[in-house]
Amino acid sequence: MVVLRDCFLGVRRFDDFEKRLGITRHVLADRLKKLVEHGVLYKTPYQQKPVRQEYRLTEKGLELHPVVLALVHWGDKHMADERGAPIVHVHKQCGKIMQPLTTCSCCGEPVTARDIRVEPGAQWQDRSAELLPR
Amino acid sequence: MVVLRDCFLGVRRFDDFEKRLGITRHVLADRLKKLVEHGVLYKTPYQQKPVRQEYRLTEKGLELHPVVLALVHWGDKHMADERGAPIVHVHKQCGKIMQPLTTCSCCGEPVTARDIRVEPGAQWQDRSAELLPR
DNA sequence: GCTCCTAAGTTCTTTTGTGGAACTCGCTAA
DNA sequence: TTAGCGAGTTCCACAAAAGAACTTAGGAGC
Repeated sequence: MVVLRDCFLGVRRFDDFEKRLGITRHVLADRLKKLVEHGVLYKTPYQQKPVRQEYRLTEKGLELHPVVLALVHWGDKHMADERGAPIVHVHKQCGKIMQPLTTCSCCGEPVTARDIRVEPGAQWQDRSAELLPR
Repeated sequence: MVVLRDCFLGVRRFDDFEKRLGITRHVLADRLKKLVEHGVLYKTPYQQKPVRQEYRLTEKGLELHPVVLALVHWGDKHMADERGAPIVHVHKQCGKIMQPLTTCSCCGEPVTARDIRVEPGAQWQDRSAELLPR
């Protein structure tokens, strides 16, 4: 998650990740490799002689933005000190500082945990006991 | 994250978490303790003689719902097999199967990674070099 | 020609975390 | 009297992470 957070801030290079994250080079190399293997990041050279790679979000990776945004927002609300949120998100279209709001894709209304009921997926009915409690 | 996911499905008891998650009792006890310490879950007895506890989401924990919902939705889209999503979310108010949509709190428009610009928070200007790359 | 520097790793050793199984404790039911 | 349940705790062997040094392929300064 912290690697992804920094990707969304525009960090692309191995040493930049290492300086920003409190993580060893070994673990960073491992995580980057796994993210590439799963198609969340891709590796592309930004210079030859010597070859230097950078890591960028794929389309699949970009679609994790709602997850990271929601988690950052939660952290800003519940973990921040008196200085408040260390960074803010500006919505380019409307120009204002925004908070992410989760809404229903059908009716557009805001959605909280209490507004949702969970049901087994269409192809999974026979296995709902394993999927849902009680 | 998997403990939280199951909390939002209504799982509350130690042994139920253990059966559903591929995680040892030791690690589960540790994670539940940490989540309680951080105020995401709270422990409450559901019977006396002998005392049995259950774990429930606090208000702070419930506010992680957008994070879990967004991550589940991403997984359904990118990791599901031909059977599709194992569970679906029904919006109680409109009665339809919904996908979470992240929108701008100011203008209400849907937001993607490309619509956002990041800036340092008001009280943090002097430290923006550490917070933002380049 | 020598030394230092950079980026992107890899290798090494020590410490910490995890998996798996068994054990505990307070109680209930057969 | 024995068995079972829920919610852990303890023990050991193995896996992963921290921290530091080393590697490789070049470039800059002297």
